[in-house]
Amino acid sequence: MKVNTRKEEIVKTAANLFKDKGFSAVTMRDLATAMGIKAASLYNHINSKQEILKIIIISLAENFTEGMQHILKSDNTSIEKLEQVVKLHVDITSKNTFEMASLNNDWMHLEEKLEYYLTLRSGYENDFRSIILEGVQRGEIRDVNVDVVLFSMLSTLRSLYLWIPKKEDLNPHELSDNLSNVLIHGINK
Amino acid sequence: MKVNTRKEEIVKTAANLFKDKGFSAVTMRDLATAMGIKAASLYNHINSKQEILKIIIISLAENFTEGMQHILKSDNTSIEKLEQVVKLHVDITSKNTFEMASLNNDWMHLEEKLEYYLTLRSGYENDFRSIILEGVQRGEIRDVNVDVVLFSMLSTLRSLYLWIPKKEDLNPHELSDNLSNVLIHGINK
DNA sequence: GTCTATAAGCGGATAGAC
DNA sequence: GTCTATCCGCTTATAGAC
Repeated sequence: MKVNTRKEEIVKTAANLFKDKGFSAVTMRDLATAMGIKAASLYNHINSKQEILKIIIISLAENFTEGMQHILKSDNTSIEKLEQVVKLHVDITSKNTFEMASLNNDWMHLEEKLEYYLTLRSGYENDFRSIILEGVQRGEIRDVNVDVVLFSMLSTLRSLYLWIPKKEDLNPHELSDNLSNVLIHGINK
Repeated sequence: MKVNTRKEEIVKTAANLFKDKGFSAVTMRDLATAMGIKAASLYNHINSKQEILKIIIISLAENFTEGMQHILKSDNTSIEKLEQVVKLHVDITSKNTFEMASLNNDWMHLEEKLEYYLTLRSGYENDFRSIILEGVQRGEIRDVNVDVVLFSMLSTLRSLYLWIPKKEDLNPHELSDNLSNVLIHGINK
């Protein structure tokens, strides 16, 4: 997210705090202190703490959904599509490490938009699964348990936000290649 | 964890609630209601909310450390050791799905025992890393980026708590085999 | 082992001045 | 856009009766 307006600055600062302690453990006073203002002043820019969470999570989730639709449209091989999915996660996560923590850990605290989020999420998982399944059916992917593959890849990709900040020397392109390599080709000689 | 005493019953119930909403969002009133008693009555069995978190996380973390020490002692191949690590995670997670959520998501809310936990955690990661490194040096494992392999395996294994409850048909032994297969041999034909 | 009553402080949020 | 002052419900935890 670009930080142009004061509101965006507040959301970005909040995401940074949420990443360390989680949504529930961060108070509006914590956020205000981090911004260098008083808690009451925050409400000149945002309506509620809940609104901040909504902005962080929903825009990111829609980002992933759009990216997936684009990948599904192509007529690449299944392996190539999986490589594109890895790239999608690396790209979005590199640009939104703070926000990814909330997407992963605080989505259950969404109120108004929870159902919408869950729809996007399960749609994304189904699309991911269909790529793997297609790969097995076409004979591009070994006949392994599809759910295990989906779970393993998704777990790794969803944890990227924890790892990318610690490996700033690795650029997104390199990281994406390394990850695809390990996730798709395995480690065994 | 076996639930024999009233205290253990409270800790187990708390872990179940923490799994869904996180430590910070669960109140002592929530916990009391789930136990069918009043909040004040909880304090006849436990000293504080913090103590509950400490019990859940520290015993589990020590469990993992012990298991890892046992694996390191053997003179198996590196691939076999990695298979044992997968089995360790599947076994502990199968028996402690609620508690694993807190271990993964709420360790930062530990107070007194935070430093101790972090020592166990980084020790475990170092041991895990050394197995992979040894495998590469012995020529048992492809010459891939060691950190990427560690990250990928750990991310998957640490997310098991989210997945095992949804796949009750899969027994731990089968799951462990499937996971080792995918993580070590990859998916590419 | 559980209850009622209550302390003491923190939580999100609003009103209205500057 | 930020402030001070304030509301008031909820938080963890304790005291003491049953």
